[in-house]
Amino acid sequence: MPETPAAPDAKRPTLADVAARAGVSTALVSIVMRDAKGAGAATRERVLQAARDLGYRPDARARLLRSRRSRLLGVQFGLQQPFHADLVEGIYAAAEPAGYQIALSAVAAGRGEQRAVETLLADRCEALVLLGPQAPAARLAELAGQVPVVSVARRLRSPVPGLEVVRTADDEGARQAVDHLVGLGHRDIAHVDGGRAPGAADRRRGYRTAMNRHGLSGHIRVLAGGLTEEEGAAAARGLLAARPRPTAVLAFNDRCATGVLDVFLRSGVTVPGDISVVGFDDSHLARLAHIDLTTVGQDIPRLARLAVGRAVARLEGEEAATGEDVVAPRLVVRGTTAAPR
Amino acid sequence: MPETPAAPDAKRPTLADVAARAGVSTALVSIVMRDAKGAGAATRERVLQAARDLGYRPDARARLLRSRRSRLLGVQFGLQQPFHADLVEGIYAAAEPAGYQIALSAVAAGRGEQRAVETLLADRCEALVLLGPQAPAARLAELAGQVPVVSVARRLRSPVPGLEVVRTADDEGARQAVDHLVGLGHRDIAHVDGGRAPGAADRRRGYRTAMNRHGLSGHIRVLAGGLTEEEGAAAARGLLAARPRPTAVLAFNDRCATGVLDVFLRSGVTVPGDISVVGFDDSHLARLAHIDLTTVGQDIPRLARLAVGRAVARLEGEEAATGEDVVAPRLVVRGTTAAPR
DNA sequence: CGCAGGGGCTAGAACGTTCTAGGATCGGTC
DNA sequence: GACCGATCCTAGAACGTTCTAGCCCCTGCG
Repeated sequence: MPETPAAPDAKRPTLADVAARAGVSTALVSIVMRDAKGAGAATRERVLQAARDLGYRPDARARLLRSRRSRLLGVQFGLQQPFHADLVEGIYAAAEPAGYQIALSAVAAGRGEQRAVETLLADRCEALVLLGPQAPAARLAELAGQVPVVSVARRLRSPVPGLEVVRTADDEGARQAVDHLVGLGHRDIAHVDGGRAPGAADRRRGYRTAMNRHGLSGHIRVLAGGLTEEEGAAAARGLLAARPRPTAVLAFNDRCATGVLDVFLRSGVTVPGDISVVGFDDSHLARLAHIDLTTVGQDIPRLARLAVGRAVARLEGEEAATGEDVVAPRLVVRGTTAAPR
Repeated sequence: MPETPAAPDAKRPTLADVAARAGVSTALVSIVMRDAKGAGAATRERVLQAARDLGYRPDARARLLRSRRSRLLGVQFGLQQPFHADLVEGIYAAAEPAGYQIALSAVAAGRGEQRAVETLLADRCEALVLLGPQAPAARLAELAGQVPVVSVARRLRSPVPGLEVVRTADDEGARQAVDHLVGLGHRDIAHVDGGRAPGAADRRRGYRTAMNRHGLSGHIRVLAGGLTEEEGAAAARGLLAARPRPTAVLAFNDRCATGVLDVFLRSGVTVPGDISVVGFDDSHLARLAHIDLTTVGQDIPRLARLAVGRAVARLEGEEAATGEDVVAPRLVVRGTTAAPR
C-alpha cells in the first residue's frame, strides 16, 4: 500500500506513531501532550517535534473514554433565537476558565428537545444546561435523575433535587417597565404576552400586579402574542383597531416588540410620539441604533456565568441543591418611550 | 459502598452490566443494541428489558473509538447569523437520512474560526462543513489536506483538491435584482455592499455588470455596507443626504436591507413609494409579513443538501473533486419594490 | 559501601464499545 | 454415521488514550 501524503483514508497519526518516530513510549508522549510533569526537557522537545512533523492531534473521544471525567457540558439551545445565541456566547466564555468544554445541540424544526438531549447524553456530557426548555416538568425531573440539569430562563414550580434554575426575575422586569411608563404619565398600558413561552406567565403576572398597584386595574389589557415578530405584528394590528388605543405597549420580548414597532411605523403611528413601546431581553436587536428600543435588560453574561457555575459546582462534588438563581432585570431606557401626548 | 439510585457519581451502566443482568455476553448485547442480526427473538427481548431496567445508554464516544468510521460531520457556523441558523437546520435535515451525525461548533466573540475548527477535528469529525468561512484561503487549503472540507457561501479562487465549494450564484442574483428594478422603470439604482464578507465581491460585480448592460454605467453607485443592520442603516443615512437620491437600493443581505428600510421609514421616505429596496438571502427576516422584503432568494435547503451531499460523497470513497456547486438564486418579489414615481 | 530518594522513562492494564473468529447445537441429507 | 449449513451465541482482540506500578540510573548521605 503506497503512502500518499493526503490519501483518502489516511489514518490520522496516533500516540503510537509519534512515539515510534521520537523513539519513546506512548506513555511518555501522552505525558508530553498533556503538558504533565515527568519528562525531561530534551525528550519533551523531541516528542513535540515528532508530533508536529506528523501533524498529530489528540483524539478527544479516546481521551474522554479513558479518563473518568469528560469535563463536557451539554448545552441545548434554540437555533432561531437570538437570545439563546447570546447566552451560548456567554456560556462558552464562562466554561473555558472553569476548564470545561461545551457540546452544542440545537433545537430546530424537525429536531425536538428530546432528540437534542439524547445526543448530548450519548456524548457523555456530565451535566446539561437547557436554554428555555419547553419540555414538561416531569420530563425534566426524570432527566435530572440521570445527570445534573440547569434550566435557564424557564422557571419550574415543584422543585426536584438535581434540577436547578437560573432565571431573570421576569415579574420584576415587567413591573419596572410598567413603573417607567406610569412615571412618564401613561395609564392605558397594554401587554402583548408570550403565550406559553418560558417566562411568559411571570411577565404577565408582573404586569398585572404592577397595574393594580398603580390603581390601573381598569386599564389592564393582555393580548395574545408570542416570541416572534409575526406574533407581535398580529397583536399590534389588533391594538390599532382598538378604541381607545393604549398609549403604551409592553411586549413579551424584543422580537415581539420589533413586530409591534413595525406595524405602528407603517400605519403612521409614531413611536414614541403616539405610542410608547417597551421590549424585553435587551438582545442585540434592541441595541441597534435604528431600532433603539427601550427594553427590560436581562443580564445575559451573568445568567450564563451562573448556569455554568451551578453545573460545575455540582460536578465538583457539591450537594445537589434544589436551588434557583434569580437575576435582577434592569430597565434600559432608549428611544421608544416618552410621555403620552 | 451503598447503592443509592441517584448517587452523585453513579457510574452509568455499560454493556457489561446489561450483559450480566441478561445472562449473556457483551457481544450479544452489542448486537441487540445496534439492531444487527444474529440474535434470537427471545434473548433479544430479554436483553432489551435488562437495558431498560438499568437505564442503559450506549456511549457514543466508545462506539466511535472502536468503529473505524465516526460518521460525524463537523459544522462551523456564526452564532449571530440567522442565515447560518437556517443552513444548520437544513444540514441537520440532510445529514440524518444519509446516516451521519452533526457536531456543531460556533464562531462567536472570543471564539474564532481557528478554535471552532480545532474542536471539530479533535472530536474526530470525518469532514468539515464551513458556513461562510472568513479564514484566509491558504488556511482552508491546509485544512483540506487533512480532511474533506466544504465551504458554503464562500467562493474560493484557486481550486485546491479536497476543498469544495457550495454557493449561490451571487453575481447572477445581483443581476436579477437589477433587471427587476430596471424592468419597473428604475435607472438610478444604488448598491449597499457587504465589504469583505463572503459573496460580497461577486454581488458587487454582478450589480456593476448588470448596470452596464442596461446602459446605466453613469448611475453606478456603490456604498460601503456590511452584513448587519447597523451598517445598512449607516449607508442609508448617506443615501438620504445624497442628491440626486437613488430611486432604488440593492442591499448586500436582508439584515443590511432591514437597516436601510428602517432609516427610510423613520425619515418619512416611503418604501416602495419613494424608494424601492431589495435584499439578499430570503432569510426568515424577509419573509415576515411586516417586513415583506423583495429579496434575492438563496435556496437554503438546497445549499444544505448539496453541502452534505458533497461531504458524504467524499467520505463514501468518491474522488476528491475540486468542484463547485453553484445554485441559482431566485428573485422573490414582495412589497418593497414598485415603479418609481 | 549501602541505601534512600528522586527524576526520567516504560510496560501493561484499563475505559466501553465493535469486530473477527470461531464454538456449540440442531435438523437434515447422503 | 459422517457431514453440512444455519442459527445463536461467545471469547478475545482491537480502537487511542490515560493511569498505575515499577524499573533504572544517578546523587548524596550516613
